[in-house]
Amino acid sequence: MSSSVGTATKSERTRALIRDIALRSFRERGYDQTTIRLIASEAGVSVGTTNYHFASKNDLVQELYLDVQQQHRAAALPLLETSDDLVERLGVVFRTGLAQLEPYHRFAPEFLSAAVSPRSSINPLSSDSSESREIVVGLFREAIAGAADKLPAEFDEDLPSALMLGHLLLALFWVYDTSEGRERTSRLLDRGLRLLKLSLPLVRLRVLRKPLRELLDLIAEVQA
Amino acid sequence: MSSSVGTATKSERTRALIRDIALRSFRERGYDQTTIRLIASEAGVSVGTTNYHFASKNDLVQELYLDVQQQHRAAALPLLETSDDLVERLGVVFRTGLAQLEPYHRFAPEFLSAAVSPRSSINPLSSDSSESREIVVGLFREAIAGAADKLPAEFDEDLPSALMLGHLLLALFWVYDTSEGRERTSRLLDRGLRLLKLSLPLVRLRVLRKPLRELLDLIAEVQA
DNA sequence: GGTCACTATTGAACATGTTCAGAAATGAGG
DNA sequence: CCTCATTTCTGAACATGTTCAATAGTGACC
Repeated sequence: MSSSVGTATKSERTRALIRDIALRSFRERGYDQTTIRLIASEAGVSVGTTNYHFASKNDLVQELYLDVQQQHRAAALPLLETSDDLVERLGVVFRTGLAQLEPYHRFAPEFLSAAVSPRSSINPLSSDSSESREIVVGLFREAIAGAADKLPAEFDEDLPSALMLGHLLLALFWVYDTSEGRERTSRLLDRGLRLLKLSLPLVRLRVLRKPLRELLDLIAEVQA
Repeated sequence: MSSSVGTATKSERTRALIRDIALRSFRERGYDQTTIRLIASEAGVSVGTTNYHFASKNDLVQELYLDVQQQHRAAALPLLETSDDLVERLGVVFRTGLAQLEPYHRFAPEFLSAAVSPRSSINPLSSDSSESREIVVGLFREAIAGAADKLPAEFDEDLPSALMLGHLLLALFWVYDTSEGRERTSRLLDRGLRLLKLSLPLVRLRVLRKPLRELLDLIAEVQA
């Protein structure tokens, strides 16, 4: 998190300071309560300075996204070593992803509202979010690639993105989940994975290829 | 739309005036551009007056919801007379629902952002939205009740709400749909309905009852 | 060390939804 | 037609993210 203090120019140090203070504040106070004026005040600079280094508040959220997804990757990779079962590997990516979000659950409605618009720069499907998004897509890609059971090659291209979309939908459910320890989200994920495991052999049936292909095509086009 | 002018006290007329101007503005300018000051100005009153009659901007959105869902009902009911096939009847409710939203597609991201938070008063799942929400749930209930094929009675209670949630998810897809005439949303709906029609006979199989029941239970608890 | 283009910083200004103390209007009871 | 409590209305105030003209600082080149 703390961005290599010491070296770097004055400007880079100011930028890093603002970034670190903003990220800490997002964690502690959420999106709404993290105001530009508060960040500026804690960093000992003026409002204009924060907006000079980060053109908007949402640019700071992108820094947060990157941080969260890098930790997602760091948490998932070692666990992916432990199994070569496709469904289990997907479960690892989903579960470690949710685990990263958990500290933010209190503030999830605020972030959701700011991010859900297709026009928002912090929409996970926006071009501005591509760097952090690709980390997650990459994880799903690796989960598939390292699995013992191979899927038809025609699915390889779109499937990771579709799974990332599934992860976003799961996160949407998670935002609305008021159960203790997000127990209902866990149950939904477990049941979904069990269903997937049961129906996976069917993918190889010729009759199912076409409807699946069509469904995947529809999903693949979803973007902000 | 226009709220019985003429009769009614001065206060009621002011309230109706503000309401009508707000609803027209939502349609023409969307959520963001419809500012309280603009409404007040067009109504020839002060900012404080609009907030006296409608405690918040979102209270005016509730008026819009009600208007839209009443038209949804008016559009769906006659078409429900034309078929007693369950899946076709559900299709009527879905399609007439989307048709009501269509004029707002330009502004859908704004409305989505304002409504998606579980803490928002205009969240369709909030208690504040219950009146308009129940119109939609009622439509699904009637679609089921008037169908020739009867479902197991145990589903009757939760299914209409679950279908309403499905409609919300479809609307989410619709918000992100950039295709000409929302052609992709139509296709998704058609394919979903076809799939439903094919799998409906399976509902009567004992083995599927429990997983279905569990799924429905998870879904039924989703609320804002 | 002086010059000067570029980089970095400042804080006032703007529009937004909402609040609220106070002013004005209303209308029921005499 | 008064009285006066209640209802209705007003507009200034607040906090928010963002913009921008003006100022200050920095550092490369002579």
